[in-house]
Amino acid sequence: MPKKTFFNLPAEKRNSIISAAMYEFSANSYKTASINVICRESGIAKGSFYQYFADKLDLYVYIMTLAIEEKIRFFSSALSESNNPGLTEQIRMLFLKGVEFSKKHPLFAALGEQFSKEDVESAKSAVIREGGKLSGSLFLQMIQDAKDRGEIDGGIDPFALSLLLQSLSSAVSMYMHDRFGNTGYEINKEEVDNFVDSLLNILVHGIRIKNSI
Amino acid sequence: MPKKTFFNLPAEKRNSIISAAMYEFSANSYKTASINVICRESGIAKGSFYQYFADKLDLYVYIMTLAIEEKIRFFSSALSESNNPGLTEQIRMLFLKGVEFSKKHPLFAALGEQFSKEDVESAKSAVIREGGKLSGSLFLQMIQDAKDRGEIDGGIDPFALSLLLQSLSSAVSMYMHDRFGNTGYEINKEEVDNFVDSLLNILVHGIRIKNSI
DNA sequence: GAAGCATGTGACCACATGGTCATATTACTG
DNA sequence: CAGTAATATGACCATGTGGTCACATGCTTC
Repeated sequence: MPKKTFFNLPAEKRNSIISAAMYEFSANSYKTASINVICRESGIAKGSFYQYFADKLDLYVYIMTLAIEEKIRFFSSALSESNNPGLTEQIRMLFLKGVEFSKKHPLFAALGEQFSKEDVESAKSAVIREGGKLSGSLFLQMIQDAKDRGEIDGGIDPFALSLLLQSLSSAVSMYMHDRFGNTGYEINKEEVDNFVDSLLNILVHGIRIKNSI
Repeated sequence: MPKKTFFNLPAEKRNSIISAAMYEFSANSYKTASINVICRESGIAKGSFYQYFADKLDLYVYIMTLAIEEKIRFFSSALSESNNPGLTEQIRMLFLKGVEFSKKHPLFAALGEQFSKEDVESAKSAVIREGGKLSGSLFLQMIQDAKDRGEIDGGIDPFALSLLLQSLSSAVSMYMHDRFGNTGYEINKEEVDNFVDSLLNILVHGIRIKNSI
């Protein structure tokens, strides 16, 4: 946690530090991100930085926590908006929302991606300790609910399905990013929808030809 | 490509450089991996290093190419050993071989993982340029063949399925690594098999309850 | 104004980085 | 043996790092 001097700062200055740090951590790993750069870009002195934060890790955990909170807020508000549709629709929504999120908040998305790649164990575990629940449990809950409603085959391993969904969700975002780069999501909406439909179709019906067995 | 002086080296020295470099690049990103450390660990002088390699990138590309070649050799020999079983069995084999590979050649696997995370564009593209074909095309070929054999639903988007398989394959290895760490693969063989079966079951039959529709 | 306290500051530290280069050592050739 | 070409070497360079610290500035209270 940042020191109280940081929170006493005028909002403008505080925000300029935050956004400089977000940018730096979104473009670099924990190790290669530079405090010097963050200071330069946000226009504060090196000494001041250490008046606000205990050390590099302190800032890193703070920034990552902000990004995680934003993402959770985004998804849970999207989930609660919908009126409890079936699992399929929930999954479709999560995939599309994932794409939407990385288009709307590219900085936050980039932070998340950078974090998922993170090597430095101390940095990673410190963030997780702070961040609490992961998105994995979200999927697990959805799956369990769908099972209770009798919506999916009872023999399905919830854990395996959850892993599948998680890896798919990030794969979709990655694919979209590779394919369309930073061009608007709205422009390619149709193609995105089709692609997600294809994946969902495989997921729901399996790859085996219908009517066999 | 390393300079000819490198290939003139006695095999022992050459190998000690290679293995020191592999270790360093498997534990660090391109940027954070250290030439100094590689020199120290392999017992050569800094100046000698630059007699063998043009620069850091030269070494990086060389090492990564070695790892990729090894992986391709491993998989293609495994694929050709089998007598053309169905797609399901091919997929199962690839998943299991993926786990087996990371158990048998943890250094090579770690190199691959590190590469997939790589940030530095120049490093990444230089390796890809050298490495040629990716594993993605392997999946695509398998899918197309299976379609031609009428084994899977013609309506399935091969590209979507390929992406799904790719992301799943790496997810399986990652999950296994998280779950069992460096303990032997043989010990947990049963659990690994079960997990892969669960995933395959979802993939083949879909998540919808049987006999509905 | 004075005293006290919270903040701001940048020169500085020890250390590490990728890369160079003049020089020393070795190997080969006549 | 001499002479030449190949290779080995580590001090050195410019640049960067996270972090510290003595000091300067500003604000608040008496």
